[in-house]
This record gives sequence, structure tokens and C-alpha cells, in this order.
Amino acid sequence: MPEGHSVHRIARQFQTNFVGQICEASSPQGRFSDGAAVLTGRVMDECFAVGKHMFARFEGDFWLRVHLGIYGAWDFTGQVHSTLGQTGEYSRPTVEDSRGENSLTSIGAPRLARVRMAEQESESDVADQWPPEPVGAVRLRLLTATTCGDLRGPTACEVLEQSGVNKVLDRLGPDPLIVDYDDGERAFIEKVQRRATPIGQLLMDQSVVAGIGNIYRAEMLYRAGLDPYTPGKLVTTDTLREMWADWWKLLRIGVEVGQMMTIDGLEGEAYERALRHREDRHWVYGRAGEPCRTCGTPIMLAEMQNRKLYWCPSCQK
DNA sequence: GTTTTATGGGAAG
DNA sequence: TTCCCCTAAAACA
Repeated sequence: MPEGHSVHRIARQFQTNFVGQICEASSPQGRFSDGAAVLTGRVMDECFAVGKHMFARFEGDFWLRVHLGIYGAWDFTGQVHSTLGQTGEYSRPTVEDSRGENSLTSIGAPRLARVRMAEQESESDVADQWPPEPVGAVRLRLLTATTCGDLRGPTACEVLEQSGVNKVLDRLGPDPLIVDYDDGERAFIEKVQRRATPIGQLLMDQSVVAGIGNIYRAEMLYRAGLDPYTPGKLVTTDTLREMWADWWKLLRIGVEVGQMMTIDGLEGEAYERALRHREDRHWVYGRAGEPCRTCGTPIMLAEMQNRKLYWCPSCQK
């Protein structure tokens, strides 16, 4: 699925174009007709992401929770803000992060466009019809006077009360864009070191740390020089501190750029190339059998938790 | 044209 | 641990 960075970008899209607006909700596909009937005609009061979950609160304290799963996506049409590939800063406006390094900034001029927000974002031509004809299996359409959001393929799309939202939040580990830095670090370290489970599994466990998926997992383990099979309790506190700082940094880069840029520090041509080609963005993900960029050893591939795990057996001990 | 694959996760066994 | 759900695009034939 879209990992944590995309969900934060989607929430930002809703903050910009939907919050404060009356939303018409519908389910062109029909599988969310009841939920849409509850939401339609209400103002969206707030929207935010925690890990890979997005929450939007509507007038009357009705919450919409969406989880995109492995291939869900939102398509936005009409007045849309996008900063794909651009740099800038972002933070959830109602939350100050502990480092004070972020500030809410303008995120680009509105324009008519169609933007797909999934793991990959892409833009296509301006729709010539308003509202646009639903394409494919649209589970939920949220429509304001100027912007249309179409949701397809989610793993979860439901209306909840506050208590239901709390229940979901309670089982999520720290998200660097939500929690205080030091509190999050402490929680992360404690949750990892309490268990004998391999660190490669723990990073994917949303109750340990929220928002990391299969790509960030592989890349963070590489960046930490850590063998994916190391039991959580044997990972040193120093290494876990570095990993929390790294996730804090990678998530912000991902939200700014709209891509999982896990080889950071690229400039100029190399950066442009990395934006266009996934294989140029990562150290190990998707590179089974290819030489490690650092030592030349062929990248290994194994299954962990039904997912493909990539690592360099030489650089990661 | 058909099969495979994907950046998840929950329930069942 | 295995199965199952959701959808579209890429990969195969």
C-alpha cells in the first residue's frame, strides 16, 4: 500500500480542499451506500492521518476512517493542490513537532487537474465534465463545489463514532508526524526491545511503529546496517535511536516529495532520475540479485510475513 | 486474452 | 501459518 507518507499527503489534500466545506458523499460502486448516506450534506471539520489510517471528522461527530490496503487510491479532480516532486515543508497544522523544524507553508497554487494519490502519484488531463464521470470501482466519492475525491480499492472504509476512532488509535504505535519526538522514541525502543521477534517483522507491526511498510522496512534496515533477523531485544538502544530518527526524517522527506526517497542527499540529475525511476530511489528494495550499491554483494530476497524482504547480507549484520 | 503482482492487514485455523 | 478481501496495471502468452 501506500505507506505512511502517502496517507499524510492525502490527509493534507483533504485539509486544503475539503475541511470547512459541505461534502456530498456517494458510493458510485454501491458498496458504501449506507456510509455515504450518513456523511452526505455534512461539513468536514477536520482530517488527519496516523500511520496508514486516515480519519476525517464530519459535522455531528461522524468519523470516516479509510485504510488503503495494498492497492487503494484516491483520485482528486478539480481544484487540487499538488507538490509532487517539489520540496517544501509540511506538518499537521494542529500539532507542533518537538523539534520545531517544521512550519505550515503554502502548498502550491490551485489548478484544475486530476491527481492520483496512491503509492505513486500521477497527474492526467483536466476533466472536461463536472462532476467527472466515475471511472472504475469508486467506493466513495466526496464532492465539494470545487473538488472531487474518488476512493477505490480500500481495505477499510467505514463510519465510526469517537469511541471507534479511539479504539483504532490505541493500537497504533508512534507516528513521527503525530507524537512528540522523545515520547515516540521512548515508545518505539520499549516496544522493540520487549520482544524476541525479528526486527524485520517488528518494523512492519503497526502497533510498534506506525506507517512503515515493506519498502521503508527494507530500506531502514539497510540504512541501519541491521540484519533483518536480529531479535528485537538484541537491537541496541543506540541503533533504535538512530532508526527512530531515520524514520522521522524519511517520513518527512516522503511527505514533502511524494515519493519514498530512501537514498537521501541526491542532487541535480541523480535526484531527477530517482524521482522518475523507483530503482534509482532505493538501496535494496526490489533489487534481488543485483549488486549492493555499497559493497557489490548480490542483494538477498526472502519471504518475511508473506512479504518480500530484501537485504544485503554483507552490509547488514 | 489471461495471469501475476503490489507499497496490508484481518480473520480463521 | 494460511487464506481472504479489495482493484488496476504490468507481465506474460
